[in-house]
Amino acid sequence: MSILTENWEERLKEQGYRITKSRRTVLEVLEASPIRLTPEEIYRRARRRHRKLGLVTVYRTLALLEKLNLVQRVHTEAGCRSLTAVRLDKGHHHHLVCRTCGYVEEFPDCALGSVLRKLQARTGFAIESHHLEVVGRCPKCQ
Amino acid sequence: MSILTENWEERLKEQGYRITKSRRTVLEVLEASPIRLTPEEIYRRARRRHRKLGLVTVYRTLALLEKLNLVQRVHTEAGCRSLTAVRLDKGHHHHLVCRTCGYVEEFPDCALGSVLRKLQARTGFAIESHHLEVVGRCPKCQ
DNA sequence: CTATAACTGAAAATTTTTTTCAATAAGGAG
DNA sequence: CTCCTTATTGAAAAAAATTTTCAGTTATAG
Ligand SMILES: [Zn+2]
Ligand SMILES: [Zn+2]
Ligand SMILES: [Zn+2]
Ligand SMILES: [Zn+2]
Repeated sequence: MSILTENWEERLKEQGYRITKSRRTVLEVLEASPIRLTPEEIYRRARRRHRKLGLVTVYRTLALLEKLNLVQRVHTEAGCRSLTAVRLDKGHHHHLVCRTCGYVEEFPDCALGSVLRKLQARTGFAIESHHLEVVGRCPKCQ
Repeated sequence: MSILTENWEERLKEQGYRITKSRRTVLEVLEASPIRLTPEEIYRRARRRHRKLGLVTVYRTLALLEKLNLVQRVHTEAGCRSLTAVRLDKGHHHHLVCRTCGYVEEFPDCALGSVLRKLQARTGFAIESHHLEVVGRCPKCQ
């Protein structure tokens, strides 16, 4: 069992949510996929394991998982509909995404600390979070 | 006349596009707004100046302006529908966005060069671009 | 096992975006 | 300036994406 599955049930339970077949299946699909997936794609894959699953439930589940930070949206010029499982269970990280095949790799390096501090001082903003996404072509797609 | 309006006509003409009332109005609306706007919001504001404008044209114009890099999408957890004018006409920059009111400020600092080079070496990706967005609360909204 | 409240699927509704197509208007040629 | 060509536009319709509703189902505490 992976880092994610060790923890996601706990995280749901902590917050009073139930562990259901739909949630388990959606999460398994995302976890098993090296590439980002749209709700529709998740639905198609998940139905292979859970026939009666409805697309609505996929949407609802994704919203929940996103709220609990178990799943994250991948933003691209082409649209921001697809999602990816959060693999490093703890700690700050960002995504490196392949423009061609959608392969997602997490990376922990984030040299933004001092830049953000300066930015905060200069602008008067109370900086709360940041989102970084790096786009390129993976070794296979070059 | 602002930096933007000095240049956008040229950029369109260079590429063989025409300067139309719709395009002018959409751009003026975005340029005049300190906050990010959705296509719908742009449409409502633009219609005050250009009565017969259609929402379809707003969509089409935004797609074009985005392609020409005169306008940029703002990504947030709540959705990625809104846009903002690109104010620094040249050079690499990112956005600082207020979570509450949507105020957008551009900033040129980007300390990612070396991080990205290392990332490229380590992962084998051919890195092509990156997107950074910093979220917080602006001075007014704190 | 039972009670109960969370969860689900199907259908419908809503929202967002794109396509189609006839009418209009920008901009170059004269 | 006027004419011509072709890009552009608006309205309506279609398509796509997402959310709501609601009655039936199921997870889980006790
Ligand atoms: Zn986005
Ligand atoms: Zn790839
Ligand atoms: Zn603000
Ligand atoms: Zn940068």
